[in-house]
Amino acid sequence: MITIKDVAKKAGVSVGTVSNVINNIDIVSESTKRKVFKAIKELNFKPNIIARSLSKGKTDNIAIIVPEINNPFFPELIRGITDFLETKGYYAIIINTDNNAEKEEIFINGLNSFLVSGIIIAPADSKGKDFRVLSELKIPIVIVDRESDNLNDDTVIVNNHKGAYDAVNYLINCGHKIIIILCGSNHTKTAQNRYIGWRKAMEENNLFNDDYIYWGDFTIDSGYKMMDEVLKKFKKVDAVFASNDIIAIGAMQAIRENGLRIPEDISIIGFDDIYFSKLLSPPLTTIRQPVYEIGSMAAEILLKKIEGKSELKNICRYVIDGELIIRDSVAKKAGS
Amino acid sequence: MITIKDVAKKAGVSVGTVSNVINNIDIVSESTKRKVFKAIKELNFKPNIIARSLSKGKTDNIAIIVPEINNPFFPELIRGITDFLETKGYYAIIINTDNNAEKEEIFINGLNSFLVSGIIIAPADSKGKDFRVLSELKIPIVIVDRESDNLNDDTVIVNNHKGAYDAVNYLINCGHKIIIILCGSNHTKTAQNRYIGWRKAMEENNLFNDDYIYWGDFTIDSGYKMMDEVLKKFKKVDAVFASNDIIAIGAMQAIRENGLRIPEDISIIGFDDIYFSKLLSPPLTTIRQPVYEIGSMAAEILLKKIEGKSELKNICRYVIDGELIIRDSVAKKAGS
DNA sequence: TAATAAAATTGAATCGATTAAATTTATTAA
DNA sequence: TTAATAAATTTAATCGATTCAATTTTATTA
Repeated sequence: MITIKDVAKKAGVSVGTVSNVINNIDIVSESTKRKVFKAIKELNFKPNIIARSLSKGKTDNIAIIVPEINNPFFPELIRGITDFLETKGYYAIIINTDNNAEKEEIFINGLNSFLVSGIIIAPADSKGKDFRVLSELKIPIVIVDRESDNLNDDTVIVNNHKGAYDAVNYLINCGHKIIIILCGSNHTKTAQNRYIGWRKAMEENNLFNDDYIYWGDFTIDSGYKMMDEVLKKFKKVDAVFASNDIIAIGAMQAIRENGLRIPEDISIIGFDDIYFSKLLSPPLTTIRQPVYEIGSMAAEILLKKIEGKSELKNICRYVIDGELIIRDSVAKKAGS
Repeated sequence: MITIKDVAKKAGVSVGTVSNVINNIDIVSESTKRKVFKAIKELNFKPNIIARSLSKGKTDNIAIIVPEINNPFFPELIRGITDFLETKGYYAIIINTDNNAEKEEIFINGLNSFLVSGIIIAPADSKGKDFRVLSELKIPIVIVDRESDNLNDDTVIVNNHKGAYDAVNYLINCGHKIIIILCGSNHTKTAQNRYIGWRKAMEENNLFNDDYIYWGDFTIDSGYKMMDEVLKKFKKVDAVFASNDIIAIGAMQAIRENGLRIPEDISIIGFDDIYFSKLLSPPLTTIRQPVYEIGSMAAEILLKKIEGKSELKNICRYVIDGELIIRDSVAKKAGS
């Protein structure tokens, strides 16, 4: 192993000087710099990141905690985050909690600032979870995609309320009246806010009905089951607002298996615009989240906090608007 | 920050003893152990992983290098790897190269054993790439999913040859004769071996024809384009063997857009069995890779190598059989 | 009870870089 | 030429845990 000592010896200078050179501390004369660079190259020296971390008291790792790596939404979020991080010399440690609050807790408890100097977290689905450990860590944190009552920190999130409101209004404008909502987990603010958006649009158009509300969670399975119940209960349903695309996919399966056609018999709209939504048959109309951008934004904010460059001292919520993507899963009724 | 010194002082013992306690070195008397544990608990001490890594000369990080995190195959592979790693106290640093050999190279060059003590890599698509840096690192490496001529190390991989052979034989048994192959990138062994499997089955049945071969890469787009060309060139095609599910998805789109039905007009079979394949319409018949298991197997092998427990000194290839999953995208012709 | 062996504990060196005070060398002004 | 100042360089302490030789304590045996 080539160390800074070897370089110093070869270049005929002290370790302090080598350190100054590799850290771009501009106090070293040009001629010494040249000697040092030459030695570094000849020895193929690479500084030991661990040793550096120890003496600097910080690491170049940040943790990304996601609830479900199988929902393509999250790999794309990760891509947005890591693409940004890597340009700045940071590495991402990725933890997939599989929506298991316990697993999340174990990881967070084991976590300390020695391992990572920042965290980007999309909390697992869990009501009233205690995130005190996280705040006690005194590590910069950015929350993405899912808010939590018990975690109060900088947040980058899509405008769930408005997105849902827009989606439902689109359904209404297409002439639909009986509009079911298949919610995600009631333990997530995400699902709650999408519900509120649905409710607002329904109430404004005098279409609101308690019976239209189904709570489940953000899985294909849950979407399938909820839709199955809907079809058992209702003789006639105009349209379905699925709280995310994954739920929509499950619901579409249930609809098809019940011998109904999309959108001729039932229209459906989703939320997220994951990559596969455009490939479904019919391609899914949905609210697109700029998820890659949300990821890189979260990373940028986190690095600013880590490097102490954050302009604002108070906590910020960055709320990004989604966009209605019209495809073929919603029918336009005559006269609409 | 609470250090081992603080614990030693509080417990009234030396740092060496505290170190022995937290490292389970069974030389400490029960009574001292109790004192130390008490102090650890009271101070909420957590060992500094960085300092430990420095003095032990190894880290608890391993790198996972994947070519495309957007193909759901890889998140599932990552899940298999990390679930295993986490039980052993290792963390995964995930690098997505987006099939960009240059990006992969930059990362690998920046890599050193201080950062990670092992690597699991599914190389980016690149012909004749030079992996010498990797072997010079002297870090344990396990290759998954994609082999490379220039990387020779323990490998966990599905039996691509047999899988393709089985898939094509299934098509043949269903009565298909004109069977196109949509290959992935010619720069990957994966695509090459699947091609060889196709070819063997075709030749054995006297169905082989050079014109049936299309080379592209492992993307939806490529699948779409190749299929489009096929449909322009051939009046009649019985079936398509797509080199992976992603290609199949693109091809299915092209087929549909050309006004043809699956499987009535054209049958199609994929490879991988990614999560979404069963959700397509029609659900895709494909060769299932036990990807989660491949991931945990790779992780297990890697940890054995890292911890020096590897029984065998020579390089091993673990070849796992895929499984034909019959769904609805292949038609059975009369008399077959 | 002394001698010896075994067990438990200590403490200083170490890992490889950073950092800041101390020292040396170069530059400028008088 | 010398003193004062600025620039460049060195040196040693430091980060927090591990490790092992040295020492102390405890247990065993004669």
